[in-house]
Amino acid sequence: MAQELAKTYNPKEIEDKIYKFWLDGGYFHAKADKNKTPYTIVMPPPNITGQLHMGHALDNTLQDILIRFRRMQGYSALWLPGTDHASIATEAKIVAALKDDGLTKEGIGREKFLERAWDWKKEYGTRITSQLKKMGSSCDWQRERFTMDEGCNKAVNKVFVSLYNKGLIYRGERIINWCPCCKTSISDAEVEHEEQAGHFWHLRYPLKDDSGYLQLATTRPETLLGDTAVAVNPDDERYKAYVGKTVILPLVGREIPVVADSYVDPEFGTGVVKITPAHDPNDFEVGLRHDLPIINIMTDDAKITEDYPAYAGMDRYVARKAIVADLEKQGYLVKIEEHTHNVGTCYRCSSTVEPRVSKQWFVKMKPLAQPAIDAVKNGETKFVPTHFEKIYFHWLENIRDWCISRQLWWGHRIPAWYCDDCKETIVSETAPTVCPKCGKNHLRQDEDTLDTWFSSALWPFSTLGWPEKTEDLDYFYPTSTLVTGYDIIPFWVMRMMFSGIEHTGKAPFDTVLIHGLVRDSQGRKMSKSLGNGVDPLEIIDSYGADALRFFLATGNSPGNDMRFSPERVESCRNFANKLWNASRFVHMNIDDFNVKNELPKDLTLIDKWIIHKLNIVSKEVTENLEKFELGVAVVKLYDFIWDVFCDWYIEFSKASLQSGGESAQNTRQVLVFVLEKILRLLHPFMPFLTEEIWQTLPHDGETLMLAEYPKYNKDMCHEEESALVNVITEAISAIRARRSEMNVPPSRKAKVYIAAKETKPFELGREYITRLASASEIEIGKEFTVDGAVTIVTAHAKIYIPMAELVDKEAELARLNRELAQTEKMLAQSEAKLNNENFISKAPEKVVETVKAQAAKEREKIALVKAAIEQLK
RNA sequence: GGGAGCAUAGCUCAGCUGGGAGAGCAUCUGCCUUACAAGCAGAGGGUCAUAGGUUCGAGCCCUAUUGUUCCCACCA
Repeated sequence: MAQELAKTYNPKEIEDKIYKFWLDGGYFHAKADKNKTPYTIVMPPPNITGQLHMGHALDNTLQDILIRFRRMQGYSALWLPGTDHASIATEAKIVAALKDDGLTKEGIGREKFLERAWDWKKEYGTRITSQLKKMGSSCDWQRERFTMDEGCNKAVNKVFVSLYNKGLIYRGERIINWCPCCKTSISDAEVEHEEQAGHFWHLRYPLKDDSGYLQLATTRPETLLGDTAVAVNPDDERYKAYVGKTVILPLVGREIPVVADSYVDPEFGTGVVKITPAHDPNDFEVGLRHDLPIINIMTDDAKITEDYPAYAGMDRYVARKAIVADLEKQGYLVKIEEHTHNVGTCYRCSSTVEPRVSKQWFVKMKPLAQPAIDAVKNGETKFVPTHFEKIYFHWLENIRDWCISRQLWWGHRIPAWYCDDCKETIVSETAPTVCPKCGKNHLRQDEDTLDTWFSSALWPFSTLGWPEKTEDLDYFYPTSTLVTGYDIIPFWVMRMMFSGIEHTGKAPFDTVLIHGLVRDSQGRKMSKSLGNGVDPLEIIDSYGADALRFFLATGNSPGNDMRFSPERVESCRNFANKLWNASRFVHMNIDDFNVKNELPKDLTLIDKWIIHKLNIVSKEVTENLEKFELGVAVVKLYDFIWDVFCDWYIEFSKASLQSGGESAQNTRQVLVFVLEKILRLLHPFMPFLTEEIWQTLPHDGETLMLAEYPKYNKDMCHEEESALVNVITEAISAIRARRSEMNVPPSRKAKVYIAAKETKPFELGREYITRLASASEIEIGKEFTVDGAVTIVTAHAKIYIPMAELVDKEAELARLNRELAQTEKMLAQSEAKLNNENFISKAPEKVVETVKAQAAKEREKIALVKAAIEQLK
């Protein structure tokens, strides 16, 4: 690696080179190492149709930070990557591509279709993973998996058969959510509800005995074709007499019964409901209770069937208009009201979902849900932040059976076969050759595939080799942390939880770390239709991956959404540049000398101070990371590096460096020592930059990735010295502030008198104060009388700067009086506490001591200010 | 209809188990001080949504209210 660092940090020259270096070194690969503790994250597999967006960038940044941190702590840290076949989304893309070629899915047939799908996977499946590499993701690419690879398929079949044999998977005619655009069933979780303006059509259904009619209201008049009853509440006095009678269905002429069912709310509408069991989930239930016929009136693309010639082939909305017109013509329409209601839409294509009765496969959820609830209740798995547990519980406690079959070709085909001869159903991990019941070989495999989430649900263990008992599975499972957005708790987290428990006996994660969405700068969700998405790759191109990562990790707390802000990314880039330049400064001073990366025996006051601060920040950052407080950790590092190390320590160090000799050599060593630790601390957040710099510094080992994360070390504690330096920085800041207020440029040096009871810190800090507070010389003593001086009072000293021509005596007095008043106010507050017996007796001793110390400081300062006022007079 | 989150500086947000309010950006002032103008040194700016309560002590805990965002739900 080059020893020379360029003048400004240029991520483009560095990132790809460093990533290749890591890959070539095999540093991402994790082994089942008995001497280490495992730390495992399985990556939420991005869709093969997808491109990297800000959500991925955030999700993967958080995972990489955790993985790199644990790896440096000495864990055998495995981050297992992969991609998802995304059945509906991918199939839609292929169908669209076929259409461009003038072809249809049915036209080319299943086999050819799947060939094209696999070609697609080959072409685009690696696109997103190569984009993840740009982010610096330290995944174990040797273990990359795909939800439809051979191993996952084995796991899927095994699970299907196992659940079937336990009676937890069944096939049946149920009402399901049907997407007429994707032409497949979808699960409840895949339906999104949105409020739409609609109408309420009031209709008359005449009674067969000519005794009048029943008036009812509907939002979907077209479903009337499938009505098989009219229902009223059994306790509704208005309609008791009608129960058991027959009405004639308008337009159709079908005779249907009036039934009593408590589902009907007498308060709503007219208290009469038309019942269409084939096209409404509630009506379906009513139909079951009253043994009503189920009449399907629509085709799979939501057109009216041939059974109703007047409307056959019409789209559901066209049919609605025609039916309403006919109802009006024939006098059945009473009135139309405006009505807003919730409509279910497909989460993939946003078409209005059509409830439809059809034969599908289901997972029986109740028995599986309970252990998944228990695992979180008993703490086996924890959510961060915890309030997401409520969402999780709410879903599992109200769960209905999961419709898992999809009328798609791209996906895991359902491992069920039907015998054409004896109608037997065979569910088996491998294809049977003959029917085990009748022995004939007229077997057909079920045409349907499984919901994408069925294979995703097995991801934490299928990727580690399950159902084989592999060493990896034994070592890395259960995994440590799952990092994901709150939006997929119901789709994925929940399903992995019950699947893991059911099939491995253990919950798949120790902790589920939930993050929010990345929104645009105005707080809107980034979306294709709005065109407000920000491409992470463009941001990386402009500012570097480290800056983007740092931004994503800062100023955001678990579970909360964040806004994307280019200005903040820029400030993160500036931070990277700051560290880069600090490193250049260190190089400038060490390159001509033989400097070891170890602490010298003799440490100066400021050396002890920076080491003490480094030690504390190491401890705190480690604790924060262990508690998933990444945002807090990153702010602490930012402050330490920029404020403490760059703005103070480096400035302090210049004095010693320029004086030369042994002390300069010691300082060089401390600079290298501290900088190298900083690089370690920051590495999980900014991996590229830190590695690049680290390689140019004296170090042990091949890569910063595998260097040990700095730990708290009590030998590095220098509490007392640290306090002395605080007195020095306080004085420097106070002098700078006064000079700045008077617009005195730093180039104008002035003599400084420091009067203090305790002069030791100032004697020790003489050099630093001279340099950093633009002093020409410094006199230190117990008391001074300086005419025509600016007076500065700190908690520990009275400082005079003789700059007679700049002194406005009146203004100076006014300022001192303001300061006096302010300090007296603070003292009054402190004393009020100390005079409060309850405070003394109930507050912890530590707090009482702190307040006492504050009061003492305040008293001292008041005395100093008063003396200064007297002197000035 | 049920549930959850959020409300802190002009803007965007932190604030870790309650113990004297912070950052970035923006604004103002002065600096090319030999690592960095993507910088340095300063300054201004907040009744922590409102009202109660618990506590020696509340931005933080409890209750209610208002505003806002989201999730769930079968009112035809």
